[in-house]
Amino acid sequence: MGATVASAVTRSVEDYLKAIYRLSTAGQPATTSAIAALLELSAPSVSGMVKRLSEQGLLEHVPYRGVALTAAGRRLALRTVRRHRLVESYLVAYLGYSWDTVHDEAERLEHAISDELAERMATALGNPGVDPHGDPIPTADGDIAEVTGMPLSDVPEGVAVEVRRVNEHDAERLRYLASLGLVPGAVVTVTGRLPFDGPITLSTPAGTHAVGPGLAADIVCSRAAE
Amino acid sequence: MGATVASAVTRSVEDYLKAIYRLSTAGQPATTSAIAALLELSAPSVSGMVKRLSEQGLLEHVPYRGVALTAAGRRLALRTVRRHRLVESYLVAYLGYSWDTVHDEAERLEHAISDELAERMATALGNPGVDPHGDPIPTADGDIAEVTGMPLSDVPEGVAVEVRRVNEHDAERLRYLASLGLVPGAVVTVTGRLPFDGPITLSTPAGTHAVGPGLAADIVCSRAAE
DNA sequence: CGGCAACATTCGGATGTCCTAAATCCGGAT
DNA sequence: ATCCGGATTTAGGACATCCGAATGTTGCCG
Ligand SMILES: [Mn+2]
Ligand SMILES: [Mn+2]
Ligand SMILES: [Mn+2]
Ligand SMILES: [Mn+2]
Repeated sequence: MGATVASAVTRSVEDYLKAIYRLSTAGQPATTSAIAALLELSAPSVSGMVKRLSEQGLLEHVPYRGVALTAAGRRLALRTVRRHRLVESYLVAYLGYSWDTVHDEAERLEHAISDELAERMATALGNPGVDPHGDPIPTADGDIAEVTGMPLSDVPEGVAVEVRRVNEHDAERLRYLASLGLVPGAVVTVTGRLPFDGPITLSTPAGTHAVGPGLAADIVCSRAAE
Repeated sequence: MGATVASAVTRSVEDYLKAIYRLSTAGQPATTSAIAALLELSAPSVSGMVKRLSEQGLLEHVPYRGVALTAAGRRLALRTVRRHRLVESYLVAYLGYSWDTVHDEAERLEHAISDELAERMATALGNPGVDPHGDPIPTADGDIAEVTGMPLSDVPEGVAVEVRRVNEHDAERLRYLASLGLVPGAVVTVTGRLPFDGPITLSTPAGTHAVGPGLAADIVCSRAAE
């Protein structure tokens, strides 16, 4: 069975599991260096933690190759992701935070709140399906909805699409995107695209704008309703 | 000046400073064993931490005698106390917690919230002066109101007094007190007192009850308004 | 096929926090 | 004045987490 004795799920452990979950979900290999980059730690630190988490049955580690979450690891990761996204949603809905400032606060609170508080926040919010960035919120049981759609950078010209999700944590970029009207729920239409990774021009609720392909790649869209 | 390089104010450090503040304010000597009892740690652990905090200029330590907070230590302690009490107040006001369940949650959240979030909660609450237990909330500047009054165990018979503050953390006791109507703001009158530390009988908004002197000592009262 | 650069791991060490066992101190009772 | 028990500190060690330097591994590319 699970072997090993309990062993506290610390803030560090939760952040590692969450990072590995994020990489896996993004289709990227969860290598030592990718985890280290995400958590801003040295590679040896990650190597050591990976070994410990594997021994605890939270990770499957193939040396020199990378790691994958076990069922137990995935469960813990999703629990932390749920808390993170609930906290972000709550702070935006009830305490005047904006989508570019909630991340850091949630990064700490996700480790400090009880199940009780997480569920009370969820209830107060009406059990939302997504957070302010359009990221799906796992259920308390660990189910999580797929987000379907294509990056804005791939949207064909002339088609009205709705912004579903913005894969961006940087506050400045988020503020910039908001100023362009590129927020979840906005309906936008690509009006032009210049070659060689040139800017994409589009019309949004906030007017006509151009964005670089880097930013556009982080914006997930799907065909607009109706 | 402050010597030493920054050095993180961790959760442990905040809890030590808060415990020492609590003892000092209660007029009790902040000895190694008193701190250890409050934090449920061994005496050697406390000895070691006391040494470190003294070196950092947060405590004044007289070996074999006890410790006192320096100005810097007191400032940090009050900051944590403010957060603790704001969190308790917020959870009760907005998230359906009751006064017997907020303490543990606040004990963790007090270390995780930013100044920003603390002030947003304070604003949402209308900058309250006291928390759900009647404990005064320090200002962001570190000022804290005195709570004046006498323990219910000392209140003379026949005088209407108002409950100001309940110095109790135990959930069961708090629930019991609430069931007797002994909550901050309640107006009560002692109707009898039996000798040899016997029970105190009193009338409260919830009827006529008797409480032991131990519990009664934790309830701070002052003459009722009007 | 062999060499090399990139990536991963191991090694040795620092720091923070906690513990038990052993020494030491201190104040009150004899 | 001396002794003793309780409180405190010191000694020695565990554990989690991090680091830089040294060492291994892998796969590509010439
Ligand atoms: Mn985090
Ligand atoms: Mn988010
Ligand atoms: Mn605490
Ligand atoms: Mn309180």
